[in-house]
Amino acid sequence: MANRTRRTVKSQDRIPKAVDRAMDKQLPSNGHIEPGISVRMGPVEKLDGDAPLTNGNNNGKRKSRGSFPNGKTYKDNSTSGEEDDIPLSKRRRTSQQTKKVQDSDSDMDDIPLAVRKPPKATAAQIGASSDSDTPLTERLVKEKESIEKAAEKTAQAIRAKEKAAGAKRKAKVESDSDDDVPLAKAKKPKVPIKKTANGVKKDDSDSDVPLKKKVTPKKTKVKAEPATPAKKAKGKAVKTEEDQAVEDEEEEYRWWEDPTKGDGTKKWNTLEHNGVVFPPPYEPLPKHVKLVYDGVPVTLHPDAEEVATFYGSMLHSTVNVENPTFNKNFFEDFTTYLDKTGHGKDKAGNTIKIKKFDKCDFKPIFEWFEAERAKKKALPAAEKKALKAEKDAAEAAYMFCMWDGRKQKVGNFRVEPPGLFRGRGEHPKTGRVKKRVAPEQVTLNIGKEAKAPEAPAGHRWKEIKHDQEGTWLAMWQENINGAYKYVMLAANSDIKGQSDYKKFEKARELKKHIDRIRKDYQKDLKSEKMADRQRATAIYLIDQFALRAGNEKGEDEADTVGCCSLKFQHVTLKQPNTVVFDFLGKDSIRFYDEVQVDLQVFKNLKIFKKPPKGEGDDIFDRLTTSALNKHLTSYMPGLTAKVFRTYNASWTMARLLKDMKAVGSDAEKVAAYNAANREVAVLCNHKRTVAASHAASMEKLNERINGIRYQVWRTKMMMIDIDPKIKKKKGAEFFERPEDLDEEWIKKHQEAVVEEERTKTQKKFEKQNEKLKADGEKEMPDKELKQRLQVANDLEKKYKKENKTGKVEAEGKGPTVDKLDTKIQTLEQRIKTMTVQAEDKEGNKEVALGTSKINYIDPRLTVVFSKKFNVPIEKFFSKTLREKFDWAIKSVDENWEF
DNA sequence: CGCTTTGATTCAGCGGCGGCTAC
DNA sequence: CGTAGCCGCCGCTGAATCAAAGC
Repeated sequence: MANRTRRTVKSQDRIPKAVDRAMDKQLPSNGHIEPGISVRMGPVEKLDGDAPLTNGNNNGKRKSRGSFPNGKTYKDNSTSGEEDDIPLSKRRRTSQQTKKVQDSDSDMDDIPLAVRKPPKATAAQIGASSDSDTPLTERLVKEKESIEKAAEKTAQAIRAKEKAAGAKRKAKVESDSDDDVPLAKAKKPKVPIKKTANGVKKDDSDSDVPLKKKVTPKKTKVKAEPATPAKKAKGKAVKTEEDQAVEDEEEEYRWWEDPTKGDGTKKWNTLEHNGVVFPPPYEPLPKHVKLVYDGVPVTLHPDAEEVATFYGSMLHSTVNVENPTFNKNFFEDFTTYLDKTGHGKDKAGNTIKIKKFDKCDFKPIFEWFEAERAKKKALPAAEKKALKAEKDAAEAAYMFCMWDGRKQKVGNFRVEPPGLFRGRGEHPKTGRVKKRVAPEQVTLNIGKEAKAPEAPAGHRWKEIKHDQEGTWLAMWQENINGAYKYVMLAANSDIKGQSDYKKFEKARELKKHIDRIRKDYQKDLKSEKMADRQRATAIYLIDQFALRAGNEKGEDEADTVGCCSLKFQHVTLKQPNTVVFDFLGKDSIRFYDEVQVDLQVFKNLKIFKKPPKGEGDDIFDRLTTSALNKHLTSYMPGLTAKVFRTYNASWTMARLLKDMKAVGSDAEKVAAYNAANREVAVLCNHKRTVAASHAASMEKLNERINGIRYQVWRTKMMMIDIDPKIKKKKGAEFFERPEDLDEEWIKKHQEAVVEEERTKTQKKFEKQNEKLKADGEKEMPDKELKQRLQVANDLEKKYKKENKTGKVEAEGKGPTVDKLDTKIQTLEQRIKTMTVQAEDKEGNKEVALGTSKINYIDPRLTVVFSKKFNVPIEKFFSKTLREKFDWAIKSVDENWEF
């Protein structure tokens, strides 16, 4: 399906008045308009840009996912100030609301930096970091919790930094009106590094080369220039350590607010760590386990055998093993290993040439791995524990590093093990062999004064760097895509926390500019200049629907898109103003949404899709992500498309939490919070594949509910058994059996209940006998079992009788109508709880809440909610999340606002 | 390049349940 | 004999880990 052909149909530079007018009349011949007009849509009168942001979903159920493209609508109805009466779930953002929030927040946006106290190092800490004689390992192990670190610099560094960033951006070529940059200027990189769209447009006549696909050879320029001013700034403001020691005692070091950290220039002064952990070396298969080729077991060189095990150990993974690309890529790579190491030998020592994938039988290898897996699983708990302890001890030295004298957790200190590359979606390279990484490929980044860890015996590192502008500890290049892999600190480290803080502060900063930005793009939606109009339209989509920027992608990557890279076929237009998005986004996750947009946006999209454009052509052929981001940066330093996602997500969450009423139990408050979380996740299109077990577990849950409903009915019947007059008193309706619980269902249900009772009895009997046997006592006779099974039999009989007579004998001792009434209440309550649970589960089956919680929702919102509603933060943040968001938990009171 | 964002996979711990024991 | 309380097992959920993909 993937249409990878890049065509060069390009929009005209200017939009002729005639075209504009024609579009106003909505000539059906243009731009792939679907005729179907939704009946529920009223006339749209407004063009003021306050289309809803969030999903006005009904009851939290999103029906528009997958193949049910309906239910989710973005009706552009009124924005009268009556929003307070609209139920939460139906609320949409309006520009008024935005404004309100902004105004009320304006006085609390930022504490002046000057007011904040810079941290200082304590004497103890100074001692620690300068103590380079003690081995790091030893110190790390003893190290309790080191204190604040030395801080330098000031807001100047930031400003210098931002200037630098500005210079970098300037380096990009882009002028919206410039169609004629000579092709020659667009140099191709020698190495296939990541492409950077630079906005150079190609000639109209050249229809084989994609419009946006130029790469700027900018590397050197970008790095060298900006570094200078930044460096200067940082050099001058270093505090003395004494100063710091003094201040430290006064108040806790609010490291996340320290502008010197994580701001682009020097990230650390001293850095000590122990390097990385390599995966264990390959252990050849035992002699009796071999790849079978054409019926013959073959002995492979260990290197080739290892590759064979990569495949052999994943035979259960049908998504891979049944994917032709995967198999083709794997076998191609496997063959090169075989060619290099010599092909296999049979028992007699004859060479067996492995030529056909279809003749390879990896089953024996698979089974061996399965057996090993099972063996490991069956290990006694104590042994498992010992094994784990051993591993932990071996890795302890790598788990932490010393960063400016503070002990910090390292994130991914394990070098990625070799295997088969999977990739996501239809990745062209799926199945390729991901090679084992040797120390010779690994570059370390570490303090100059620190003692670099030794490479494993017999090896050396590729390089030892002292790059204080990098936050990584180690790095290597991976062989599939040539991407760089970095070892960095864990999410709860100072450096990550600070960068997190800055991210959300940046999003909050956007509040101050959003009105102007929206006003501008509303205006530019009508610009005569095609480039401007496309840009405005793109920003509209990013702002309203939380699309990603959408960089161009290469032929050797999965074919996914974002806003700027949307293609003709990804957007369908339905009169008068409905837009249907259907494309694969990041990670090949489907983005499907049917929305209503401003008429001008609708019209623009129509123009952008105008013939001769067709399948495969860019909708935004005059726009690149860099041009877009460059434009955004002019509003606010550091503003890019991505910031809108953070802003919109947090803003949405803030609005939902703000309007929430503090009622009910903790559980109810948590449920309400989760519902808001879910709305944000839906906004960001964070999906997960429905678990294989979902349908079954749903079925089970529903059956349990029905079982209880059946009990309710039976209990009602018991009332009649006790007091026949009750039927009149309560009305016949009360005693009617729910329709869906028909006779067929009841029969089945009864059988299942009886059967369950039987197996339970049987199991218990067997277990007891086993025990008796083990104790050397006499086992119980089968007669005993029979007797016990009588309970089940009686139950069966009772049901039969009930079915026949239509009556239910009252159960329990001394049953009364009152007692039964109470029982029904209890049962009804359980049904209610379970029904909510079931709905929740169903609604959540394809929504991933975690991603937005971890990356998009300002954690301070959660902290405020927790404080305001008096629900422990533990109910919202797991231990790791609490650590990651330590800065947020410590920094706000319940009056803080996003 | 270097960092954040992302969903899948793997792992661990929690809660429910039945059984057993002590009273 | 009935019952409260504790223990161990099991299934499941949520947390941690992992590595790819995006900007």
